[in-house]
Amino acid sequence: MSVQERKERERAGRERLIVATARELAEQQGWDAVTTRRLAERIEYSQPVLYSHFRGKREIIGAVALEGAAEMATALRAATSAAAGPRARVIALARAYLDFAARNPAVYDAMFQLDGGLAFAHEDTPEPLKDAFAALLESLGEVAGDGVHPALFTELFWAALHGLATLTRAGRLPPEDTERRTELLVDRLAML
Amino acid sequence: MSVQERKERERAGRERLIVATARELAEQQGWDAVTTRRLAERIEYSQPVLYSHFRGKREIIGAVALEGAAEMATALRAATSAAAGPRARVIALARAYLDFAARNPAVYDAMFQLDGGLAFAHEDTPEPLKDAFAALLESLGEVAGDGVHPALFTELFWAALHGLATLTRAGRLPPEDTERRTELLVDRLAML
DNA sequence: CTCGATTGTCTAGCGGTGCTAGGATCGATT
DNA sequence: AATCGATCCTAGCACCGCTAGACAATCGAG
Repeated sequence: MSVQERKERERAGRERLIVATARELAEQQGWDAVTTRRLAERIEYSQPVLYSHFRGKREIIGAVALEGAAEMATALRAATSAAAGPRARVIALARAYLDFAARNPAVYDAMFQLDGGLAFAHEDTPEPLKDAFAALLESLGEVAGDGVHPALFTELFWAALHGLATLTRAGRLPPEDTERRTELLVDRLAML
Repeated sequence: MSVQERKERERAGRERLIVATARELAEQQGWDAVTTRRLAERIEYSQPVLYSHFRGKREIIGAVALEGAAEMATALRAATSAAAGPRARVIALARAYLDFAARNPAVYDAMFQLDGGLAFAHEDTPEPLKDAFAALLESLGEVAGDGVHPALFTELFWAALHGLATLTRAGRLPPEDTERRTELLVDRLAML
């Protein structure tokens, strides 16, 4: 019995190693550099081992995305809980979101740009993703305004943040105005 | 002299054919299906011919993106010019933007999701892209509000539209609420 | 303690990708 | 009409994601 448990532990550990290595490699050299060969070499196993843990590269990306979603949810809640008042809370939320995207570009790509084979807006949406949206909803629901569905407002606010994050990182928006855009976004969208 | 001109015409025609075929193939089967081999086969030339027109696949994507940007600018101006009053104009602009993204997903991807090797927010930004932004600015500048830089406001509005477009198309946002989100966006962001 | 079965891992390879070197062919010019 | 340069294609490179089948290590039964 204990032998089997040890093996399962080792297996789980190796799976974490795969995901962590993929994430690290992606942050260092971009997702294009994350090939199954390079990944296998880094974890010091052969390629087929990857396929005994994941169906393919997509699922590895998906695993990184889920890890990232959980981290983002934590970061958002930490930022909002340290803020006093609705406006400060929403500002902190927006900053934390954009900051996460800027600091973890590869993870953010895994979550929203790449195909990680993850479902959304359905019942089979993975828990961490639903929770990250819930973290947004918690702070944004209170500033949606009268007669506006909190979820709809959160979707819009999220979309704006997502647009800012991706366009900024792609070099489409000058980074030095990020703070001003953030404040404008909050002051216009949120009903304080 | 005329011989050389004819050859140049033929060459230009073939280049248009390449771009149009790439776009068509991408809209039909997605950009993953646009391989240099398939593209070459469709235009009934061999692969190396592509490389006598473009440095590589990236540049082909970039060419589709530029074509799309020009079309989008036209579509945005057409939509706004047919609207009376600031709010109607901004609503029409937002609808036209989201409509373009939804109707031309592959082109939109070429413009903003894929790496087409295009520069942005620099002096060497290609003209069609600057013009598309200008088309946004024309209608949004008048509703930026006092003391708010029109360009900054346009960037924010654009980011929100971009976020709505990409998240909706990726299945992250339910499409049936698009209209409600659009109206909420306009009524909150724009100072009417 | 040995031996067969099961599990785990690796080597090798398939069909595909973007891209290019080098030879053949065609056509305009002298 | 001969030449010579532009044009295009065949063939191939290194790499990709993924998998079949051989091999070794480990386990359980006798």
